[in-house]
Amino acid sequence: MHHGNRHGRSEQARQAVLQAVDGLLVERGFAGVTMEGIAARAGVAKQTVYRWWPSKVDVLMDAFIDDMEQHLTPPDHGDLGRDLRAHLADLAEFLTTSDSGAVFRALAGQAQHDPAVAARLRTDYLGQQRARDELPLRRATERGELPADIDLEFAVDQLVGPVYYRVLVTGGSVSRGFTDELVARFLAQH
Amino acid sequence: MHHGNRHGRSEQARQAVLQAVDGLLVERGFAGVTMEGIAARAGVAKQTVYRWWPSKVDVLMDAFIDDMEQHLTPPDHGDLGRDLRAHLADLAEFLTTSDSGAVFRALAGQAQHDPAVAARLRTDYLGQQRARDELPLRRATERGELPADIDLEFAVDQLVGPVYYRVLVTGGSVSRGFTDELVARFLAQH
Amino acid sequence: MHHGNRHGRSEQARQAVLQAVDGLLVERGFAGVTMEGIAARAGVAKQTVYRWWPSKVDVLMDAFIDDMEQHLTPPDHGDLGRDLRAHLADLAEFLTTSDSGAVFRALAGQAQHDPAVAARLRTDYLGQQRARDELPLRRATERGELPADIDLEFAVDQLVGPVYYRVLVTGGSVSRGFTDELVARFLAQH
Amino acid sequence: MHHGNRHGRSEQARQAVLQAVDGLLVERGFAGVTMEGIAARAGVAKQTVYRWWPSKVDVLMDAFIDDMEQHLTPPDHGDLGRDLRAHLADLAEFLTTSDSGAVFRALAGQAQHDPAVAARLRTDYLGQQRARDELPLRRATERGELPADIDLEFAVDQLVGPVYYRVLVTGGSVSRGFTDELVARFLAQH
DNA sequence: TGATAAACGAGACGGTACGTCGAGTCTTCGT
DNA sequence: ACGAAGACTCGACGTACCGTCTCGTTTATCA
Repeated sequence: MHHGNRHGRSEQARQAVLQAVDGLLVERGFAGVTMEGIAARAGVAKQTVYRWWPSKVDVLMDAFIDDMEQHLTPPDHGDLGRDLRAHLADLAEFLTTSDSGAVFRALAGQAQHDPAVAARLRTDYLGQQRARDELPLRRATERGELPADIDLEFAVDQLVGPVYYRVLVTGGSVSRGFTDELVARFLAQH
Repeated sequence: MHHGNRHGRSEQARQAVLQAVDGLLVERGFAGVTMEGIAARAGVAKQTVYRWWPSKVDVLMDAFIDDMEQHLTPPDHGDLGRDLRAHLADLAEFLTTSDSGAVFRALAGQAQHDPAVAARLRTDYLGQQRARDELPLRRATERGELPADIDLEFAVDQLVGPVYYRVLVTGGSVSRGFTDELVARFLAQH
Repeated sequence: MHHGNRHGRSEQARQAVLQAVDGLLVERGFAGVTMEGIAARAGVAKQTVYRWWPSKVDVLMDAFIDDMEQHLTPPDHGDLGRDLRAHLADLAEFLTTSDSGAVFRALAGQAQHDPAVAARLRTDYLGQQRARDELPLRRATERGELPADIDLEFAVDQLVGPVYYRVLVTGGSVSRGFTDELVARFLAQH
Repeated sequence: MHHGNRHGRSEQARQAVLQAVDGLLVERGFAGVTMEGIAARAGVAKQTVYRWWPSKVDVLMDAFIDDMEQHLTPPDHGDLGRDLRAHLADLAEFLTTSDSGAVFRALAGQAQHDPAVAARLRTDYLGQQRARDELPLRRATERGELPADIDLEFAVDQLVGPVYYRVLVTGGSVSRGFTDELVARFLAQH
């Protein structure tokens, strides 16, 4: 067992904390996640948690970012329709089904209450995510499938907006049919 | 001065509580809203708040529902494009600018943490709201501007989804240009 | 069922309240007696209790006084020693064993915290009780068994003081041997 | 400033709490002593009070025990009568006049409602106190002033019982004349 | 023989204190 | 130097009773 060292933080403690927060969120929900509980479950002193993370949201954010590394790189089939359909389906599955998606929804929820969380979520997640969202469109413009002057921001909002809306607001299912239809309508505009 | 009676609750207390919660949310944010604070600001005993509302979210919900009564009835100009543009602009203003919109965002945030809030939000707000969202489309089908077999659910998601997405996720501005473009793209599909 | 009348209170309600308070004291102790609980157990409105008794102590006091009516009249055998022994034994049994004794101990306890209770206890209980305590001595002076100028106050304190002391302070048993010895020592002084 | 450490509690906090409870009892009476009030007056968090004392009675008990350390050691004049008169006078003054006496009366009152308080009062106060009460008698038997087989328990009850009785029950004054007479009557028996 | 006023049940009200939980800070000791 | 442990202040939680009040109902008395 590791108990302190003179050179930098304990990676062991960091991992334990991040795992603990994931577990707590899944088992007890956002309200059930407390700094006290995280420390206890991680077998770590409360102060150790506070030393590296200012709040439980920051712990969740780190856990989320860690988990996101390997996610959601959209495929490249050389065909805009096919790429978009696959990407939106992936996105829907991520948001509704995966553990990381649950963490994201929790963070998005908290972002409504706390502008700092909102800001952090945008810099650390949305930036990369929108880059991934734009990728199929960008490749299509390069291939000439889309006009070069297309407004990528607007196009992405049109495509993913309804998906997030269903997930975060209506709670409706986000079926493959739904995402495919979104793509079809989008393609019909150009 | 009224202080309780056999036949039900004090309307005075109810109003004071709902006003207090609105004020607190706007001035101090969601975390700054506490049952204790609501009672204090309303000049009401804590027990009186607990007697009628199980949690601060329920107080917010009631305040929100109360405020929503007079809102967001979409206009009828006899023209689909004009109606939709006006309605989306109204919606954007409600979500981003109004006090009620702030309450809605807080509730939508909390809905991510608590399924009961999500359910309540859907039954008490989304139902009516989507009825309002559909109204211009429904009138257009009656006028023959839109095909009779149009999928209203899908159409509404397409139209309002990107608006909610910007408000709740990206934090981007929801300008008149943005909503107008959404309407233009939608009309181009039919 | 009785529900109020123009002139005078409901005897039914009074009885129910006094019984309720006795029951609560025995079952749940002094702290378990509350105005709320008395009303509930008596099947009576809280206001009805407050209308007739200012506090739970007053209810207890009334219940106690009611119960005391038929108690502790010292016997008259025409012999000081015999009378005193019997009276002290009765007193000891009352204080340690009877339900009324439990109420008395509770009231005596509360009297330490509240001068008003102390005053009420003295006027409503101690007055009569000390008259009863003095009775054997008074009769003995009339018979010439005791000098006419004896200080009755002091004599009573000497006799009953140690009994109350054991009951209220040390918690020691108050056996027949103990009370008999008190009498013997007292008689030895004269 | 000290704020918690691994090895035990803050002595500063302990002292502040004990002083606060003494002050509150004297100024506002037993009912005016609350855990909330103790914490506030001591400038200490409520949780800190609860961490070390389960109830206000326990705080009072500790304060009382602390204060009792330096009290009531009976004098030794080598003469039973003189020793007893002095000791009973001291006892009377302690019970009726001193701040500690007020705390004792409050605890004795509470002991009537709560057996645990009664038990604690006996072990922590009565044990030592009766040892002090017996001391003059014990010395007298050694000197031969009293028979060696005297029942000390009984003798102490006879001597102090009437004093406690007046203090706790009748509320009568406990004058020097009264205590002297008690001693005189006691000596007359032997 | 009503009307009417007191006492009743019910229970909401503004309060105070309860005892608990978690937040975030600080100090000590062990590794 | 860092981590474990845990005491500290602080603020909110949700509950129990307090004592006051208003409401609508019941019932003995008196006009």
